[in-house]
Amino acid sequence: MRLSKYFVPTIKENPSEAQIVSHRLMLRAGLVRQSAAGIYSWLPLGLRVLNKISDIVRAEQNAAGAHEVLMPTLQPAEIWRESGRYEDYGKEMLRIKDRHDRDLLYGPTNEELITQIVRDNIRSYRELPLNLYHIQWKFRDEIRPRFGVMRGREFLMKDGYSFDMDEAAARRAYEIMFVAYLRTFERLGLKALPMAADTGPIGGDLSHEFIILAETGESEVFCDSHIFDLNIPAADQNEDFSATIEAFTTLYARTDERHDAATFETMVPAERRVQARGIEVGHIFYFGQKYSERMGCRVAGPDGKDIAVHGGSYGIGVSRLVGAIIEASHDEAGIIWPWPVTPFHVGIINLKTGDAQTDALAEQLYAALTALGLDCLYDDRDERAGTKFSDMDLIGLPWQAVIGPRGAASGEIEIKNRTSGEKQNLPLAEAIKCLSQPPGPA
RNA sequence: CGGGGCUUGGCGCAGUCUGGUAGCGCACCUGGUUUGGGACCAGGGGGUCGCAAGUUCGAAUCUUGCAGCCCCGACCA
Repeated sequence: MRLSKYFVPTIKENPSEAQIVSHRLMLRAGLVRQSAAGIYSWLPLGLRVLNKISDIVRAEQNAAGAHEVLMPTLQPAEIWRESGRYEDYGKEMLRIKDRHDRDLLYGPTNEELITQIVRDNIRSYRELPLNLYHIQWKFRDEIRPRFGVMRGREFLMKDGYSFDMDEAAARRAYEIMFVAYLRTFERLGLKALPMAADTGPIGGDLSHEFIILAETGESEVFCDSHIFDLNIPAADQNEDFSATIEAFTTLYARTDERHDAATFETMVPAERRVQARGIEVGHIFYFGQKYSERMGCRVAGPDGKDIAVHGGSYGIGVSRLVGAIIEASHDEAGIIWPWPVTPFHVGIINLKTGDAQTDALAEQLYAALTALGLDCLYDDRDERAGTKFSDMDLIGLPWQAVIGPRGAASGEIEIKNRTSGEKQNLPLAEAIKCLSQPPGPA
């Protein structure tokens, strides 16, 4: 993509409303613009990141045997009255009336809708297990939206729902998702820790939050430092994950709602006790027959008798992850995108547009990298050199390739690792080779 | 929803106390000079001062009401 033809409105100064670093950088690097409190428009660069995260989430869900669907943002109040949550959910639910005065709502979550779909279309235990998910915008009318996309009112969430014949099968579904989540966050370049958590308004008796440690996090968490060292197995729905689940769930790791100081001190030696703040990026629940009983989601069992199915739900905050990743990966100059989610892999800076030799080398590099399937953001703007460097640092692509008249004359390209700041001058062929791989760690 | 703060050009702000018809920096546009890490010179465009009502000869400034946004707390992916 040529920056001269793209839309990346960068901002030099910090907008006064943005208090935390991810919010400031998302505005300054031209990823989002606020539309109302807790409601954002996603600009081209931000949308690319959102889509990349969605793609990774989708790939891991599919690998875990879940099937993608797409449910609407607007739902009829009727099914929420069936489950009893129309009243329970309170003011956080945005209620709407249509022209016929029918009650609608902008979905804050989708248990009712998915239960209705399964109820109406599944008759037999032979059609189970079933795990359906979608990636869709949600609306929760938060009392106080804040921190940019980290606590917006409208947010993009992957929410998945499992349906099984009995508790044992449902717990297996839960475990498959547990491991799929570990894999997903690992692929996103994040260390997300599963922590025993409260179940909130969804209900149920088994629940884990996936937390990224960060000072700006809203959750207080307590855990055993050994949890940082546990291995994450490759996802395969037929594999037995019990050892992994056992390892992660026996170590002390809880959010503050479930924290018990006495147990913490008994279970964890003093030098391994970690108390920290974290960002909740995922949450999984097993809620048994709560919705199926209330909404009549029953299937015939092997003996011919109807059984209310056992359910679980599994959420990943996709739009929140954009903010969380920036919180975890930035410096004074701007964002530093992890390779798997970066909007572009390489930023090419042409220091002297209009100079035939410089233009030629830059175009050559741009074409070669693009042919290799890499996404390049080519700063071909006819502008001052200085702002090109600062804009590119702010945008935070993993690699920068700088081409000026001096390098063009000698056929060399300066490449810079955004993470480490390391620079080296390489001839074209070697530069291409280097730029097509993720930069090493700092 | 309780407490606090803010609203003046795209962004950041001054001006409000003490009323006299709007200013600074950056950004933007034009021309020129520049080009190896946040250019320079000259010229230029852009604001019903959040909205409404009131006081006054006169309101960004004083009064009242309303709205929006931000921060602290209780709630959540």
